[in-house]
Amino acid sequence: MNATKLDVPRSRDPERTRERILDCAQALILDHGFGATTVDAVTGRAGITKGAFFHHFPSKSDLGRALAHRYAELDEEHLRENMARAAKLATDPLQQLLVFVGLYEEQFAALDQPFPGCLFASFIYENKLFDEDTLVVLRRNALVWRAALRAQLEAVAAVHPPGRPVDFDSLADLFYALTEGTFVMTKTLGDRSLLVRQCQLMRTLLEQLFTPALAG
Amino acid sequence: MNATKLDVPRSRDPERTRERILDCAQALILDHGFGATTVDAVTGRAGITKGAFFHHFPSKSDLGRALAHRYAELDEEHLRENMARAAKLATDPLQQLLVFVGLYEEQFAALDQPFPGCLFASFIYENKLFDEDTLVVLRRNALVWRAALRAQLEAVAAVHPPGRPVDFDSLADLFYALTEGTFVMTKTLGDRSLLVRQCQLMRTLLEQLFTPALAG
DNA sequence: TGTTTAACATACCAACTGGTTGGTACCTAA
DNA sequence: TTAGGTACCAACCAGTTGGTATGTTAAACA
Repeated sequence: MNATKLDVPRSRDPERTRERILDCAQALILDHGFGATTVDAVTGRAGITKGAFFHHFPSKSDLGRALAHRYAELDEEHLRENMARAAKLATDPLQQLLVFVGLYEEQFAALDQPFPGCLFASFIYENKLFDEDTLVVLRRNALVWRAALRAQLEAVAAVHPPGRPVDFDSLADLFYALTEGTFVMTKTLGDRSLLVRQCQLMRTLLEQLFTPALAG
Repeated sequence: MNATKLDVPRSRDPERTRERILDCAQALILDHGFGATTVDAVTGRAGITKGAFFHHFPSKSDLGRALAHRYAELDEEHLRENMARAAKLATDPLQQLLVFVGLYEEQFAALDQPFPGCLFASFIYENKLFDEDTLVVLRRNALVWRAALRAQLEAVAAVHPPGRPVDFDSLADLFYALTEGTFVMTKTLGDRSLLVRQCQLMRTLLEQLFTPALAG
């Protein structure tokens, strides 16, 4: 498979080794899937031996679980942070929402490598390879996004009644789904601009929904 | 164990055998991924032997390629059909587009099993497992959708200028991306209603974009 | 009817898989 | 100084993998 070694000075730092294993595994998984990512490939890339791997992770499924937890924590921290920043940058709920999407747009635009995709989408298309503990993390993550955006959308609607009635749960899910789908398209077409453009479009659609007529 | 042959004479129907292999493989792949779907599992499910499998497919990658081609053909035929039906059911381009989405909504609603997901999304998250010939099929499929919807969107805009300027390519991609993403969410949350609800939402957003003010 | 050939089945293999073993180098605490 | 745990390594193991070599059988011809 991919045997490119990240030659890192052999530093006896278990925490960093563990993180490096997770990093390498995640990169490989996003290209090959979990099932086809062998622990030999992971150890080869991380520059360690199989013994070291199984010292840090009792089994390959433990690696999967650890990966899911780490990904969810990072993602949800990221979500909270952008929500908080948007809340500070604007006072009107709609403007906050638009800024929120704008922040993600900014961050997508700043990526230089082609976007590698979402670990959770990768996992869910191999769901039978994972135990319930791991899958629960994915479910919870989707619900966290729904709850966060639904709350914001209700605040928006209280100030700007939508031009047409909409189901807020579905509109909240739109963010998650559209992002996931755009990841798929980005990987498919190799066009890095897709994420940014879908963010722009989402802002347009939200503005059009909540402020149909331009106010001045 | 089975000494006497009571079995019905083997249905010596190569075309059906081939299709059964493809069906079984696809079902397994959508749950385990391509890499973790062994040909033993496929043959076991299809009720044939490994010899039979390799008679129909020279290698496992040939199975993948055949699967991609079949999936694309079915999907694009489906797309053309729904486009044609929508074109007959309405004359106004916007109404055609809304009917088009409505047809998919209908078809999603009619599914009784939980939706198994999109083969292409599964493949793209294991892209390094496939050769260029296979990946080209996925790319072409995404572009077919974009082209079809972009054309329709331009026809819509000619009659109903959008309330805000939008990039038609991105709006066209929204259909593909939102569908893919909702497949992911459906698999994640196990909620079969998600697809239907995102179709409804999409129709609302399109109406709001192209006819901001309700005409009478 | 006999012959050929496509459509399978059976038995097997080399390479690879996740995981284990026994060991070594290093750090820390007593 | 030393005892013991942590971090890591090299070699190995049993089971599984995609793939093959060689049969067998039914159907399509001649």
